[in-house]
Amino acid sequence: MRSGCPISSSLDIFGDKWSLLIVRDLMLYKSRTYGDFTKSAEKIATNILANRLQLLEDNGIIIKLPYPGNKVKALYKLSAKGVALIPALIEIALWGGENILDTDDGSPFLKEAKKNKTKFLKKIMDDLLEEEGGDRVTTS
Amino acid sequence: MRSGCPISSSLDIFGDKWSLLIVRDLMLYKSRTYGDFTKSAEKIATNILANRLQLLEDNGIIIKLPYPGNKVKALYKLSAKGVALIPALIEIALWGGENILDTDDGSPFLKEAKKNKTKFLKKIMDDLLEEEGGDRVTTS
DNA sequence: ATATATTACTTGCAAAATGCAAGTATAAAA
DNA sequence: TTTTATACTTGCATTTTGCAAGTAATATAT
Repeated sequence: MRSGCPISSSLDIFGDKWSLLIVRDLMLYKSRTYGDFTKSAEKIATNILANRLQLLEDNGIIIKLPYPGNKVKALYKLSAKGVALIPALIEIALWGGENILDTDDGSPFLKEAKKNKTKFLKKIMDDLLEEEGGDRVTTS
Repeated sequence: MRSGCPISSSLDIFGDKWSLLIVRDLMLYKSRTYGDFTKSAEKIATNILANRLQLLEDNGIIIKLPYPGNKVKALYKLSAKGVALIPALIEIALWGGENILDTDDGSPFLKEAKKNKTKFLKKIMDDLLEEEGGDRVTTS
């Protein structure tokens, strides 16, 4: 930890180019397997992915759950703490959409977020929080 | 650019542990010199600072202005694009304040942000946008 | 006028993080 | 029983970071 500043402390956890993309995928799809993450457009390397999943889990932002009926797969989901990151993520998305050229702006997702931010956030956050719980996978 | 996703594109610009701390300082103090940044609690190395100031200027997030009456000093300020980052920064701060232990939560700043977010944002953003303009410093 | 101090960087180098390709272990499917 | 799928791990080259010291231009003090 570099200082007691909440911004600095937050960046200590997710201040890199990949962590928030994992959170983004979990926001958009609710649950993902390891392989799902590797298929995202940004093509994360598998060693980085494994490292970030571990760090996010260590920091209580994501939860690793057993995949029903399959012992080799696992499901990753956002914890409540991870869901609480969504307002920040949406603000980042809105900024990028409006301030970076060559960005996929005007998506139905961002349009909805812009139209009624409070309602939009409540809906997507509530939706993600519903499905929480279940057995944790032991990574001993 | 890794993809057209606005979150990914945003992280391509400020997805590291230092860039947003520079933006934070400019949000809190309106204008800073190079030396001011080095005095912040997180103790940024001068080579990283120079690199990040350049990148932020290249991306139109900060502006370098002449220091009145002193040719060796320079003033850095947020551009409109930089000010537009403040909502994201505040959400990150709020998340950190509520979700990271050992963080300087309960600061008057964050309390104010929590109480009436819209009003709070408008005030601080308007305030920063007022003082914009002036001659740019040429870095040839 | 001269010497010292500020300021904004730059440079060199060791250490750490990243990215790519390939490998491994376990379980599932054929 | 062989092949495939899944979730990682490993090795290694490249890039980024971090620390310490150095430099050039201006400003201040004497």
